[in-house]
Amino acid sequence: MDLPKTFDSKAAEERWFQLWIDLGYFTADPSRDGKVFSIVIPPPNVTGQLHLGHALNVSLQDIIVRTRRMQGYNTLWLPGTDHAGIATQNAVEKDLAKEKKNRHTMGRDAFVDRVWQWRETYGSRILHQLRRLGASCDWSRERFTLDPGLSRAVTKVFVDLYNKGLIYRAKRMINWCPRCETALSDLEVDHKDEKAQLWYIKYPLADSTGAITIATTRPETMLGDTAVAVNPDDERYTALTGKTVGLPLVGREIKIIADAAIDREFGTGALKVTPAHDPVDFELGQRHGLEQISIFDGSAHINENGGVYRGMSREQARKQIVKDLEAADLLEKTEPHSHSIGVCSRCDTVVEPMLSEQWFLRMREMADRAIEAVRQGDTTFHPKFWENTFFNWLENIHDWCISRQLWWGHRIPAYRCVRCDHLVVTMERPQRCPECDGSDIVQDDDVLDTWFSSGLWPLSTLGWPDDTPELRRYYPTSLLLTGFDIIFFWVARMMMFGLEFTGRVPFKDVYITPLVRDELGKKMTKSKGNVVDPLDLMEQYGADAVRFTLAQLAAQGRDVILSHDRFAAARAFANKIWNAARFVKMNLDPPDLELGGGLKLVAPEPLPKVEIEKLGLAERWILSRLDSAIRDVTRSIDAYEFNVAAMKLYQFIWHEFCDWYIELSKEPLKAGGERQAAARWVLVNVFDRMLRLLHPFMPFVTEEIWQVIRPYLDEANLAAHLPIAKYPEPLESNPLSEAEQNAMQHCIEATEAINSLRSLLGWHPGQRVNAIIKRADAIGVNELESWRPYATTLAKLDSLQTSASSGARIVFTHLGWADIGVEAPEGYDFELARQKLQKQLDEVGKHAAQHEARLNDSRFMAKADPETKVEVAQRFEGLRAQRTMLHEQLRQLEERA
RNA sequence: GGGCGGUUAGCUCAGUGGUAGAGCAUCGGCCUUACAAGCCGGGGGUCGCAGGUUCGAAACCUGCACCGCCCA
Repeated sequence: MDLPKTFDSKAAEERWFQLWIDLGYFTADPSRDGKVFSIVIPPPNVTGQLHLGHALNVSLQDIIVRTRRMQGYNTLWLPGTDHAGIATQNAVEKDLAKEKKNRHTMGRDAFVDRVWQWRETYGSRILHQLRRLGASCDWSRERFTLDPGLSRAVTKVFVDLYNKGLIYRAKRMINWCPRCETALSDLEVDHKDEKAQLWYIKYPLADSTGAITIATTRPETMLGDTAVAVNPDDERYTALTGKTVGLPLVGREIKIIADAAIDREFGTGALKVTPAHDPVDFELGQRHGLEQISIFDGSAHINENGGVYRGMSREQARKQIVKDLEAADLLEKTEPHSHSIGVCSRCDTVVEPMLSEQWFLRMREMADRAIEAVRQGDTTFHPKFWENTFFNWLENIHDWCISRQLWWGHRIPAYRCVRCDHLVVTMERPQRCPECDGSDIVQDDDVLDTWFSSGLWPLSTLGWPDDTPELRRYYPTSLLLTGFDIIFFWVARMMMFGLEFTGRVPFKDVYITPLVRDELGKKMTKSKGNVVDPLDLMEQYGADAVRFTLAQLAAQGRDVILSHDRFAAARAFANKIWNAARFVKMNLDPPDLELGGGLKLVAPEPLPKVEIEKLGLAERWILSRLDSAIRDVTRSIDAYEFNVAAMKLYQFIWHEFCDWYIELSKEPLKAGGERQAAARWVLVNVFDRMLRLLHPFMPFVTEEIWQVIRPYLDEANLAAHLPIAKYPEPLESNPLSEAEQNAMQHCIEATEAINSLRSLLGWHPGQRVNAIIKRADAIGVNELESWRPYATTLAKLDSLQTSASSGARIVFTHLGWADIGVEAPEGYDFELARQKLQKQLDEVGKHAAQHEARLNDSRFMAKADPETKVEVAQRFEGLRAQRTMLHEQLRQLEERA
């Protein structure tokens, strides 16, 4: 049956993916021996929608995973999702709000049930979308961070770290999101520049001898002030230090203290000190033994310590306090002031520094080990410069606040005896208090930071803490492929946990993907409305084209800038291959064997292998080019240079196989006999290996086509489908000698030169012409004869002569190794040809002059290395000959004009 | 304030010391029996700026400018 004229991507996508899965091609088998390649997917949030970041990440992972699988590695690609504590809880709370409900009225159990329902509905949405891209994950091993096994790993780690003394509970200044009503880690706070103002407020001295003016960006926190601080070297305030002021609006008497940390240049040089609501003031308070007065409740409304302001929000309180200060004539002035404020990375609410009792994880030693592992190369980042980012963060790390006041997540395995307040941290809930034998025991209300469980992902998904076959076979994983934005959140924490609990790094390589930006180079965000949906792209261009384009754009160290033109070009590429397949297929079965209605007299059968020595020059040339492509693509994938590999595939398939070999094959295919058999075998062999090489990039179109040519392949134990076919390898020895390589190169150059002349001279593209080749002594008669038939076909020649009978109307162009001429048609205006030759002459003249200058430069001759000198001299000789020829040509043309 | 990355053709990017490249876009000619999502041909760049190293710099060094990002 004839293949349709254009490739139908959707049909191919639907036809193959489910079949591959059903046949178990992606299912890992830990009992199999041999080389291992394993990788865990960066688990997308259950709340999420597929975006281009995922598409890029998964496309690249699939390229390398499919390559390794075809190369015979025991391959595991483990997929799964992350429960994403705050993000998911927020999403469900929003959902509830639509029904005018909230989690507090529902209660914890009902709320958590509701989130689970939500997760059942939407939780695997992204993973399903990833399948459309062709992701060859082992879907039978899909994991979720809240699965029982993974949760047990989390509990075990918490208990062990607690017992090692690395996890502790402490009252500290932490970041508090008043909207989410939970503590956040430093990483979950984004910093934004805000244009605000500085309020100058007079604090009257208690002895009524005057006032000290302080400057503040947060007047409302004065309700919690317990001191005023100045720099001890600040002479303006020496006399006041140690005195007492009456805190306006509150009436509390507070001291003026001196501390070297105070910046004399800021404001008036005097600062109010609020130890319960500012990290710097907290430190100051510690040093000076100041009282800590909290004035906010969990939603950042003023609490009972705020007197008449109680119940007001931060914003209301600020307004009222400023008003009241003005009324009391204590507001000296305000001035504009820009500073940075922290906001919750999840909901954008301004974070409140709060004094709070939380669980912390001591990081220093774990961080040092992670740094050391990367320094000594146990794990390598690609591109390497990301290691600096990794080191920098770990070197300046603070203890990690791991408790969250949320309901969705892993509940902290800490239990407290109500009777004696004894705390137990254990895997299982204790029945009785080991201290007082009381049975009234309550579990800590809080859950763990999401990243605490994601940090265990490579371990917990493989069954740790149990000693499973998966863990033994696939840990450490081979590669982690993820975005730079989670190097701290995730990569660093996996490194630390992996080293802490197994003594081994969790992955050998870390490939950091670039950020995907829109066509204008802008980051894609929902608020900008410039988000491109990968599903739309797949709909429009096909999954293969989307994957190929992303790979092409993924240059290391650069952002990916999207371009619709590139997607269209990749779709054209898929179609090009499709049509090449139509050509090959058309030529496999002799037409005389075909019957009407698509029936054939004989079933397709494997083509007999033709010995390399019996192949024609063009056949051996394309085999040699394929070898080169295989080597380049394989090397590039090994180096994670996906763009280089994609470019090479494009170049080989389109410009070498389609543009040249298919054209070259047409003549022998028509010739019949041995030459036809040879060309057929080469077409199939090259096409087969080319499809295998391309398959990891474009799985669907390649499979669709491969199934068509598969019956013609002669291979022992031939795979049924491409995902498990053997990865192509170069031939054992180059089928092409160097002389033959040059011959083909000359053939190509001559053909291009003749086509160019045909166009320049105004011949119709289909017009057969007589070509003349001169000054071709360098290549010899044998070489010319070896490619004469090819050039005759491809350049549409009537004849290719070595000497011109009459030179009157012949226009020559020069190649390094020969001059090639074509006769101009009647009435041709030679001006165009003259311009063209002049341009060539300018170019050649320029280069010749450069080379000559170098050869005449005594410093060059004295210092350049010998090979360079020989090279330059040889090139100069060639350029000079060309220059002479061009001069002569121009002279003749001018005579004619 | 500290750090990282980038600046090469209209666009997106290769190119780590020796004649400036690719894809797309553009222009001209072609429905040549695999493909008009195609074929053939053409035009287009003082490699961000200034110094330096070198016989020789887009590339190496220094400084600057601009764009983007991270950390504080």
